[in-house]
Amino acid sequence: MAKRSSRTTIHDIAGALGLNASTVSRALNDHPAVSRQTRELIQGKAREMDYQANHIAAALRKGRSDILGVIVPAVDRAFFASVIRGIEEEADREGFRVIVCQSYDSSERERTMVETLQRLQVDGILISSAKDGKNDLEFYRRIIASGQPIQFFDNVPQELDVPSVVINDQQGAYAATAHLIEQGYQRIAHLRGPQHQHIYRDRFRGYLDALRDAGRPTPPEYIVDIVSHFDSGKESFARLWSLHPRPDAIFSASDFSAAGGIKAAQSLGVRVPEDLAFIGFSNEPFTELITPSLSSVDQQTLTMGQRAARRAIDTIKQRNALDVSHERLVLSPKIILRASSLRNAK
Amino acid sequence: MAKRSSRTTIHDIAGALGLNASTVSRALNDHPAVSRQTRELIQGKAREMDYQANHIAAALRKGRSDILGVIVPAVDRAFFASVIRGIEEEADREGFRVIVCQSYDSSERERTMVETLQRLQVDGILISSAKDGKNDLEFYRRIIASGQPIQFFDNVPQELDVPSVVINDQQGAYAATAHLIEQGYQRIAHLRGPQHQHIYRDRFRGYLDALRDAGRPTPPEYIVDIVSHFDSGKESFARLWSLHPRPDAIFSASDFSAAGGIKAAQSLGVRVPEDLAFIGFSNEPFTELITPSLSSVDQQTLTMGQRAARRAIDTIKQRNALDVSHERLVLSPKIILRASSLRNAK
DNA sequence: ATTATTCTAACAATCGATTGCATAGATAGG
DNA sequence: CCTATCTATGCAATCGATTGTTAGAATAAT
Repeated sequence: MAKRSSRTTIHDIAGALGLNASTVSRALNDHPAVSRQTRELIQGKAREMDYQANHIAAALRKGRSDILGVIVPAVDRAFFASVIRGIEEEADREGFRVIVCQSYDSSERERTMVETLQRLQVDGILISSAKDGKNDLEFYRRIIASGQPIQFFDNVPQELDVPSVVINDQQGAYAATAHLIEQGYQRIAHLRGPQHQHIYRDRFRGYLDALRDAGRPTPPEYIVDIVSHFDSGKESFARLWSLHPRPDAIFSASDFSAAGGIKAAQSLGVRVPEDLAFIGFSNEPFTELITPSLSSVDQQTLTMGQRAARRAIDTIKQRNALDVSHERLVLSPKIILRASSLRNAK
Repeated sequence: MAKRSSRTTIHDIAGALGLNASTVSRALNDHPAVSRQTRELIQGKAREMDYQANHIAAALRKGRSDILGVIVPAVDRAFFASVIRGIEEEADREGFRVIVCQSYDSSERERTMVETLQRLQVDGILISSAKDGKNDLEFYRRIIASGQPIQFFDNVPQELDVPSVVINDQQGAYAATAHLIEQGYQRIAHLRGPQHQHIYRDRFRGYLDALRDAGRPTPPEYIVDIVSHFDSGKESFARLWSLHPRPDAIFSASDFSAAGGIKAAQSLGVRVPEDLAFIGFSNEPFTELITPSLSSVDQQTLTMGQRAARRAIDTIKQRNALDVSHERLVLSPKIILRASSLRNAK
């Protein structure tokens, strides 16, 4: 009588006590319609028999799985890893589990993942959209219309009115640029990310706005297009350094490119930040480890994950009630000042 | 007839076609006992009605969820983020989803997570054990005895004979130290990680073995205890630099401490790698971005994740068959040489 | 023409927990 | 002592898909 290979079920407990499974179920869920006596009896027996609820069965019956699905381009990018941590923390607090999928920035794969998650009956889906520019708005609209709780974060297809948590890239870029101005830098260049992505358009706009508000001109040759890579930063530095007059500060839309720029500058004996200041974007973990440490714009990744999860969960729980969270939540980025942009290091 | 709020089920399809749900189920699974005609009819209707299988229901019936549970200390550490990526890739290839949980390095939480995952009927569990030294071996043994597929990776409780995928820390440390010797460095110090963790014991041993095999003495004052942090590296450098004679190379069991050491050295005008070489451990993403770029030992994280997932899945599929994967798979780390330890940079 | 053999599809049980409804027993009120 | 009101359980249906068994029809063999 100990060799039972399969797990114990409520029926086993019921059988062992001469009760009905429904009573066992209620007892284990602290349903008030069960007397204290039998409840304790049942709970004791359950412990004794090492009962583990079958969540799948309950999920099928209840129509809720207590699982959130998360789709990100890649889990090993620092940004997403951190957001996922935030999501997991918040979900855990609310008794939800998190299934993580990668889209590898392919919209097609992203759609497949959404369907897979739906088949799994996840209660909600959190997405940072693929950045291949092939997002199918109709697809998203159908999901939303179907009532499936869905919450976007970070990268959200524009023209789409969906619940989302994003950061204000424009504001972050503005602050970064304003900081350089405030530090007394005169000729501020910009390493500009791919303009088909709105986050980079926003950063560019923040840069332009800050210069305009300070009454500074923006020589077009000070704007160099990059992709978010180390080497791209190196090349951009070379290009900028060949100009007359040379810039004395660079706001990069990417930390990686900023780091590349710094390295290229140093290899020519250019002193950072004395001759040339740098400030990046994203506050990648490495920014405080390089020399000089790189000023950057923190994207509140942990908070983003927490908020996104919280809103998804709220929506799930309020199903059919007034749903207040269809709005776009915009987080304020925080500029982190480090040596690379501080002329008068304190 | 379009307002149906709940999803379409096989019964809906069956109803629409005057067939039985079981036939629909078989048709959708390409069961041979369904004629081509009806199969196509059914599949067509399914598409038309936008049918999405309910994975939960199938899981309950089949007793398999096609879900893997993963428990790591923290998803936002580069090491784990990368391993998770590997796991996810491999799982995806095999039609499995991945649920990720964090233990925050608490063994107690880890146990809770294991139980939660079991309730969710995950088909297998992958664990990198919490490093608080409170691992309950009995708990693990019970799970293994229960037949629940479980696969460890990275940090595995010693004295426990379980399927696992690890890297050979000793070998990595040996190679790193041997490399310094080969580069002509004479007095090699070691920043030694907490010795209650076997991975750090192994690294220490690799260091000692390499020196011994080269016939070098190991002055005890060249061994400094650290925790894996930037500041710990700074302090350790200071300590080492006050010795007579000073070391001319440092093998650090942590990239972070190595980075801290480099920064501290540079601030005193010590040239790296000319006056003092550094090699770290883990090949953290930042290692190639700092100046000089930091040599390190790559832990094959992606491979580790892939292998761990593959073995878990193999075990799941071979249930009751000969299970070949109860062994410990030991991956060989790879030393990555960068500027910080190359005297004669090519 | 009749029996044997295949095919197809239907029937029904099942996975394990939940939950609306019914009921037996207990307690209270008159 | 009898009816009304609770209370604590039991009963049975249900969630949606899967699957062993069975029955009917079609085809082949005799």
